[in-house]
Amino acid sequence: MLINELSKKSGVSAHTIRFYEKSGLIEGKRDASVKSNNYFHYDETALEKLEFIQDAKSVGFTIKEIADMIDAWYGKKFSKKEKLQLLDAKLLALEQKLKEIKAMKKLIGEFKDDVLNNRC
Amino acid sequence: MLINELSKKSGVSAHTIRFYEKSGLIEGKRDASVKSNNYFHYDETALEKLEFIQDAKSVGFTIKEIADMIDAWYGKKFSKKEKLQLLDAKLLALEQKLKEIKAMKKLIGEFKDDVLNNRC
DNA sequence: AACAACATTAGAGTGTAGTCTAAGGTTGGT
DNA sequence: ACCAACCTTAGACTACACTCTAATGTTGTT
Repeated sequence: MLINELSKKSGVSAHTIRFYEKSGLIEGKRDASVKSNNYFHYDETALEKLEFIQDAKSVGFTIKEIADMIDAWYGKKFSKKEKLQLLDAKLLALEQKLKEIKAMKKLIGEFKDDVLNNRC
Repeated sequence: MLINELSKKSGVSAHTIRFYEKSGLIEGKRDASVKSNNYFHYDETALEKLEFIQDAKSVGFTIKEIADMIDAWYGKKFSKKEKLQLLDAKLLALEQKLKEIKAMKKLIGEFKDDVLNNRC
């Protein structure tokens, strides 16, 4: 599919898709068989990646981190051992985030108590 | 205490403390009794706020959101009802983040399986 | 009085992650 | 052939959250 279709399917603007392409997150192919233009073609993998990118961004991963995770999944840049190390590190980071969020929930709950009891 | 002491106690640079002050997150007092200079004096509340800011930033809240939460706790900008509404909204946002992070953990776990079983 | 070590401000610069514009090339329908 | 509706690039612009610089003032010790 071309960039506009990918944009519609993913909910990510064409501008941003191009930005992700330049950043190495996704990769379109220029199909020599269709030839004569230099339009990028994207497959289902690109769509999967865009969906992953949106989820990963919303939990706070940076573009660089997301690029590494995508490489750990689809890429040949890392060895099997490196891939597992990277993914384990991300799992650990998420575990940490989970703890921080739970602590913050507790804290805001205490704020609420203070407000309810006019202690502030 | 002066800004340098606050910086050391909080682990936040003096530059960043000033940035937070301009952004309305914390507030120093210019003590007319000590007079003749215009140094800002900070109390324990400022330190508490800086600690809260660091925690809140790490769970992904923006400066603006943090400023509102601080106002909901310390400030007089909001009514009691507004304060509770704001804090409840933040609790909801955290609940949502928890779900997203759990889903992301699951997804990365699946990535790992794929890598372990050479399915990628 | 001189010096280091603090303090202040305005404003410039940085990195991240987009977001947009301009100038052009391609495709498909009439 | 023409037009709308696509596609491409380089590069400018934006918002956020710092981070730093320069110029200047204050305080405390020798």
